[in-house]
Parts: sequence; C-alpha cells; structure tokens
Amino acid sequence: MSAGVNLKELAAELKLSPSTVSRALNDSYEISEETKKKVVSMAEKLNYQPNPFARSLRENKSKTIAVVMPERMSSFFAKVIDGIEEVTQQHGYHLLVYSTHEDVEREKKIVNLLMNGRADAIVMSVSSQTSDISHLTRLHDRGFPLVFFDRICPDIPTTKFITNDYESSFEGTKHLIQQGCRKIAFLMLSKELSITKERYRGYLDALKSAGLSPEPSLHITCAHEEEKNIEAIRNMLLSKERPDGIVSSVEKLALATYHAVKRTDIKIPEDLKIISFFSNLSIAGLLTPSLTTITQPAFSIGEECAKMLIKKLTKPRQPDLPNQVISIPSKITIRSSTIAV
Amino acid sequence: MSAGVNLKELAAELKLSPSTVSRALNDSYEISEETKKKVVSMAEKLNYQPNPFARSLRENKSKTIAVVMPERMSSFFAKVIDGIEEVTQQHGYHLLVYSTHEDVEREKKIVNLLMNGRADAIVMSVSSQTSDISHLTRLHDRGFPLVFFDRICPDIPTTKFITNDYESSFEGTKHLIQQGCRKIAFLMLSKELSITKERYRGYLDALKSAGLSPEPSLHITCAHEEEKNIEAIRNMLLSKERPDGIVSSVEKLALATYHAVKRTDIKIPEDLKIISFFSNLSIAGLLTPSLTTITQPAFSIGEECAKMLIKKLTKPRQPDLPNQVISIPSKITIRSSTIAV
DNA sequence: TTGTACGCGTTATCAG
DNA sequence: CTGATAACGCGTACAA
Repeated sequence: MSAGVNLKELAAELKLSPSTVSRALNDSYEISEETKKKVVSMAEKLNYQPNPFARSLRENKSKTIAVVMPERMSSFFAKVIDGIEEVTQQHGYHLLVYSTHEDVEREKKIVNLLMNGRADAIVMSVSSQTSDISHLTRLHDRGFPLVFFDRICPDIPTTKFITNDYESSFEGTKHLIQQGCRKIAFLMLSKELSITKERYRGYLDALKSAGLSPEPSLHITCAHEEEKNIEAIRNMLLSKERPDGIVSSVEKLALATYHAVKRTDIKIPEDLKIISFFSNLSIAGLLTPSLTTITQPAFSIGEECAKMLIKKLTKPRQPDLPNQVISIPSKITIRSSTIAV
Repeated sequence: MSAGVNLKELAAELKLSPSTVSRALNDSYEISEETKKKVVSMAEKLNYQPNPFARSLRENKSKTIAVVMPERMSSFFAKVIDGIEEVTQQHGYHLLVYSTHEDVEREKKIVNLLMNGRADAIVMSVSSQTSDISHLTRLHDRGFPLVFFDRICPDIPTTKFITNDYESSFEGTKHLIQQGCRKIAFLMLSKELSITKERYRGYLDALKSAGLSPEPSLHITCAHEEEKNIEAIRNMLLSKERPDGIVSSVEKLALATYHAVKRTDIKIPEDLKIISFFSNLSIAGLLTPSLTTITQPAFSIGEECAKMLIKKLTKPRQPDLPNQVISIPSKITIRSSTIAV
C-alpha cells in the first residue's frame, strides 16, 4: 500500500544485517560512526520508516494517548486538547480522540476498547450521565495510566486536574451579591458531576455567608436538547420566583440563558445579572451585553495532563500516578452582564 | 501493564491450540459450534482482548483513520469530526486527530509521520499557508488513501468534499445587493485556499452581474492574531472607501467584524450589512444583531468523507478513490444583519 | 474438526 | 564492532 522499504530490505541494500542497521538507526553505542552515517543516509534515500506496529508489538507500547471527553463543540474541550497536543507532539506521541456525546454507554464501550493496549494512557472527562464508574475502576485497577480533568471521578485514586471550582464559584456568586442580586439561580449539567457539586457548594456557601437562602425552583439541571434548556430557563425567568441573578456552571447554559432572555422583556444587567464558567473569550465579549466570565485555564489544564502522563510513560521505573487533585485557578473577568445600574 | 490474557494463555486454559481458538473467535466455518461456545465464553470470562498491534502487523492495517485539519476551535471542524466519528465508530475504526494550527511545516511533519502506516487513510483540510503540496502529492502517489474536505487540493486526483462555495457565495453577495449594498467588502483567509478562490469568484461574479466593480482596498486577508484582524477590519470600516456590505468567507472573520464594529459608531444593519459562511448556528442567533449565515453542512461533510473511506478500506478489491469533487449544498439563513432598514 | 509451523517487522540477547 | 537467532501475539496455509 503505502510504505517504502522495511528494515530487511534496507539491510540488504547496505549489505549489512538487519540487527546492525536497527542498532545504527537507534544510535547504539556499539556501532561505528562510519556505518551509522552510511546507514542513516541510505535510510533517508530509501525513505525508510520503521513500522509502528512491529515496534509497538515488540516494545509493548503504542506511543499513543487517548482522550475521551463528552463533546467536541465546546471551546473548553477544544482548548484542552490543544494543550494536550502541544505537549504530546513534542514527545512523538499521537492522539486518539473520542467523544462520548454525554452518553455513558458510549463511554463504556470506548473505555473497554482502549483496554487492549491501543493507547498507553487515557486522559478523560466523564459524561454527565456517568454514575456507575465500574468501567473506570477496572481500567485503573489493571494499572492502566489514567488522568482525569474537569469532570473527575473522586473515588478513583489517580491524578486529577481541575480548576478551583469551589472558590471561583464562591467568588462569582459573591460578586453577584455585591452587585445587588438577592435571588440567584444556579444552572448545572447533571447533579452527578464533580464540577457541579463543587460549584454548587461554592454557590451555596456564598449565599449563606450573605444571609441568603437558596430557592430550589431556581436550580436548573441541563436537558439534552438546547431548546429544552432555553424553555426551562425562560419559564424560570417568568415565574413568580424569578431570579435577579444567575450563576451558570457551564458555558452551554449561559448561551441558553441569552437565548431565553431574548424571548422575554427582561434586560441584562438591569433586571438580571449573569456570570458563567466560560472558555470562549472572544464570544463572551461579543454577547450583548458582554458576559462576565469565570475563565477556566483550559489550555494549561491540557498541558498539565499531558506532562504528567509523559513523565509517567517515558521515565523507566515511574511510580503510579499519585492520588491527588491539582487545581489551576480560573480568573474572573467582569464584563457588562453583571454591572449594577 | 494493562492487558488480560493473550491467545496462547487462553488456549492453554481451554486445552486447545491457539489456532483453534483464533478461528473460533473469528467465527470460522471450520470450527464446531460447541467449541466456539466454549471458547467465546472462556474468552469473556478471562476478558481476552486481541492485541491490536499483532493484528495490525499481521494484516497490514490499523483500523485507524487520521484527521488533519487547521484548527480545533471552530464549530465547523468540530462538527466535521463529529460526522466522521459517527460513521467510523460504527465500523470499529479509531480516529487520530491532528491540528496543524495553520502551519504548513507542522502539516508536513504530521503527514510524513503518517506515511508509515499508523493510519489506513487520511481525511484532510489543508492549512491556509499550504501552497507547496509535495508532501501531499507524495502521499497520494504512494497509493495512500486520502480525501480532502473544505480546503482541498484541486491538483491531487482524489475525492474531495466541499460545499457549493461558488454558488452560495454568489447568492449571498446577491442577497446583499438586493438589500441595497453597493460597496461590498470580501474577507478571506489566505488567497491560496481553494475555498477562498471559489468564494471570491462567486462574489466577483455577483458584483459583475449587478454592474458593480470590485474595490481592492475592500478585500482583506486574514492575519494570524485575532487582534490584527479586528484592527484591519476597523481601519477599513473607517476609511474613505468604507463598505456598506461585507461577505465573510470564514467564521472567524465575521466574529472579528463584530468586534471591529463595536469599536466604531457603525450600526449593523443600518450602515453595514454582513453575511458569512458560518457553522455555529447557536452563536449566529445570539450575536447582536443576529448574523445572516451561509450554513455549511459540516456534519454531513464529515459523514460523507468517512463513508467514502470506509467503503474503500473494507471492500476487498476497491478501486482508487475517484478523482471527483462532491458538493453538498449550504443553506442561507437570513437574520437581522442583512435586513434593509 | 483440530493442531503445527511460519511470517508480519522490530529489537534484544547472545556469539563471534 | 557486527551477525545470527529468538521473541512480541496473531492469523493462516498446510498437515493430520
């Protein structure tokens, strides 16, 4: 099909044995400089490319890392992958990328497929449906290198990368309160998710420390279709208990809120202030009014995941990935959507 | 590390030879139903997973497709990949994904790495810098299955998937003219790109058929940093030759235009109308005013690319990918940014 | 119906 | 310094 020559043919051309050629190409100390030169130049001339599968079979590693995440159409995940790729590419690693589309069954299938060694490690952010984590436990129990980011599994003892969810949610909520909000809604993906729990906790604690009490009807969980989310938010905005502030724990629901507001007479920030965890800064600035964001360090999170794995995979006798949560802080950028008027 | 048992161990457990087990698992006609049952159930019990590299080495195929594209932070490319994955996953194929970041050098490196057989085929959209296409020619000349989408290489005789660039650009420009525009600007990525050329041609022909003449100072090429694009567009908007309409041949520059307009007193659509090739419909509706779009069928494009390749890869003696351009039409959605007032 | 032997392309071990 | 040989795990032609 595609390839040029293989090792044996290259060796024949050079009138050397395959093993000598292999060593020369791998820059072994036991080969003379002279033959190394000859071998390398002939390899280039004949465009020799080592067969990755033969090598993987022999060495029992694939030089490949798998990324499993809930969706692609999100600037957060896109940036994380960019960060991962930036690091892995420098080390000659390849990236298999999978989207679960927020579906646990798909997530399980993908994870099970990856257990056969096709990838040397997995970087993962779980689906919003994931509550049974047996597929992930099994993976980890077998010693498969696994790191989580953003939507983590606290119960699996490995390294996880997150942003300071609790604190930034607390600060974001506090900011709304300082701007005069008294009835603050909270928008979330599923309640199962680690990020939801932490961000919710931050929100609740901020309310509490201001003497405000949470109102259950103002806590909205994400549905599958965008349209349903928009309508749910709109209904909330028009209800008796209507909020004067919103904390959105996820990008998608902030956009849904803007859509919902468009369908009412409500004005941001006059009648309603909103802050959201968000990664697409260009869009945040273009929304009308521009959106106050809790900006997650997506690219850095990706880089850190990759660095951690590369260290584990390239150093010979590396210990297991430590059971720790590494937090990279978000930054709140105040724009028009929360300005008191 | 990770795996369970291998074929030999599984065979030993069953007191059968590896070949029998192999055949049983591959549902060979020469194995009795009875032993098949036994083998399969034991395989499940011991969680047998065939080693993908041994198999790839043996069969000389990887069950992997590579996707090479210019950037990840674009709803267009994200949707295309979703479409590709939808099809490939059903056929048990895996996806290696690479971003060139619009850098030819990176593109070359990636393509060269892929020549060693790590992937069975490549789906590709070239970088805006790509003018020397020798790396791609070489790939194709070796018989490597390759399809292009969106940003194609016309000179490489293989299958390409695009949208009806010329026609939709023509129609989009015509729409602006009908709404009263007389001085229409054209925003593009690099002039080298296939999509630029086609969309530009459609734009020019629409002007011509309305008796309008193009104004070179209104043709803007994309720079690398977003900020530069914004400033370039702003300067144009404030110049003597200022346009009353804009055709943006790419999503990114439509957003830059909105940013630029924010920095002036210009009003859309009163003083300036804008239409853009665009894929993120949710965002298009949220911009103020909402953006009239030429909506590219990104997901379908991805699906079609994948179907074409799967057919080529799975049918035994499939002919080469035909040298043809397959066009899937875009749809113009008129929103506020082009409403005459 | 099942088992034996070989090869896919590498790299590592052991001789020379 | 270099060459012969075995092994990674699988699938298949050939034998029984």
